[in-house]
Amino acid sequence: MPPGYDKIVGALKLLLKEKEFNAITWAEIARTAGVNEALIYKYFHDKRNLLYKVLRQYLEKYAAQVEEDLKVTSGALNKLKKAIRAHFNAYSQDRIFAKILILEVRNYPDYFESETYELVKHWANSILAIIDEGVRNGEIRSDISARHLRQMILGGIEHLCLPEIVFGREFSPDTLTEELCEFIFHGIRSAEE
Amino acid sequence: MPPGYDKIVGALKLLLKEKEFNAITWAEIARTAGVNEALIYKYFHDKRNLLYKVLRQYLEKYAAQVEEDLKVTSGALNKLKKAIRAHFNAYSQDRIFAKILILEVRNYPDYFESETYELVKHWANSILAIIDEGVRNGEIRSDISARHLRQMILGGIEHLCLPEIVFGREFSPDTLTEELCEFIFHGIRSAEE
DNA sequence: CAGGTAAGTAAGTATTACATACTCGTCTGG
DNA sequence: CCAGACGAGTATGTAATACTTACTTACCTG
Repeated sequence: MPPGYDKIVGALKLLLKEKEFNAITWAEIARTAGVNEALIYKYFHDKRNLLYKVLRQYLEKYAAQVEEDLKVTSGALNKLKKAIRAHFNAYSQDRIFAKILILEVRNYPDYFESETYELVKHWANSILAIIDEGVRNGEIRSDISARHLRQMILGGIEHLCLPEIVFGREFSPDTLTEELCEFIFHGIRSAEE
Repeated sequence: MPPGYDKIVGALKLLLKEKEFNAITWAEIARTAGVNEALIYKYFHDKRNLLYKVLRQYLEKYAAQVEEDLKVTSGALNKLKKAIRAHFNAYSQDRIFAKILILEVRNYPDYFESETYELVKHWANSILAIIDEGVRNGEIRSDISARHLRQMILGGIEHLCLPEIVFGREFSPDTLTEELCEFIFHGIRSAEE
């Protein structure tokens, strides 16, 4: 990738720390990157596409490392926990990543036709695979659709850190992981005898 | 409210059926409403504020009715289920409402300073109150932060219907309610003896 | 019926996203 | 060793857009 490309990507990342995507202009990106606006057009054609490319970089950074991690873990519930912790870790380390994924891309239909979304889908599918494995080996109940279980888990992850992401507060990935797993594994009822 | 006000609100609702908020222009809104652009400015000052006002209408429509509903229900878990069903019902009936709340408002920081967000907070607090009640009377476990429990529940609701909202597919509020409650109440593990 | 007030509009303007056509340097094959 | 292809990057334009001002018109009220 030519230097200009990376400068532009870097500029957007930088600007996203301060303001939301829609409030960032071509002019600002170009100025921050130290290049001409037309170069953005050349490499990305439009602002959204640039955003998807930035998200993609983050996804690639984390996806591989997590997949490795999961291979050496046995048991569906253990894997699930590991995957959840990886999520929280990523979101807490790279706030920009979290902001883009949770707040900025979903409102635009063409995101769901982007390559980047394919990566997200792939990642979501690997969680589905873990659940399926758990259902097969009896760890996980089979009377709720695996897809729906996955959605509820992903929703739980997101909403647990959403306030901290929105308001820029710190959070502890480990604490959230423990609580979420307790919730997911046992539900909210108090222990009955 | 003067007729122009309602025409503008109606126009935005109509346009949101076809496209995302950012792709809707002042000119389109004005044309659809049959008024001058300057009238939008007069009543709403900017597009986002108009969006918040539209969301507010929806929130008011549902919030009152749900609160009534909850008063005649006893038991925290029962109330929780009712609240969850109300959510799914609202989202499935008014897709525009769901789209705005889940996809369109969160990415703009000033939303969190709007009156509309206060309504959302109020609604979220009433779920928190249900959980607190459940903790007090022993229905709900006390070893996980009530706030976090609420977040996980809200996240579950959202993510269960998110794909259908994004891709414009139908869904059954009752089925989703049953599944989500099963999940929330008992967790994902298979029943152990 | 004077005068305040609310609804609504005509007519801007600065900014913005996007687009075209160019320059400049480097590398490559004959 | 040089013609010319090619890739990086830019100067310059343009239509559209969000927002603003100053105005008109109709009504209501004392």
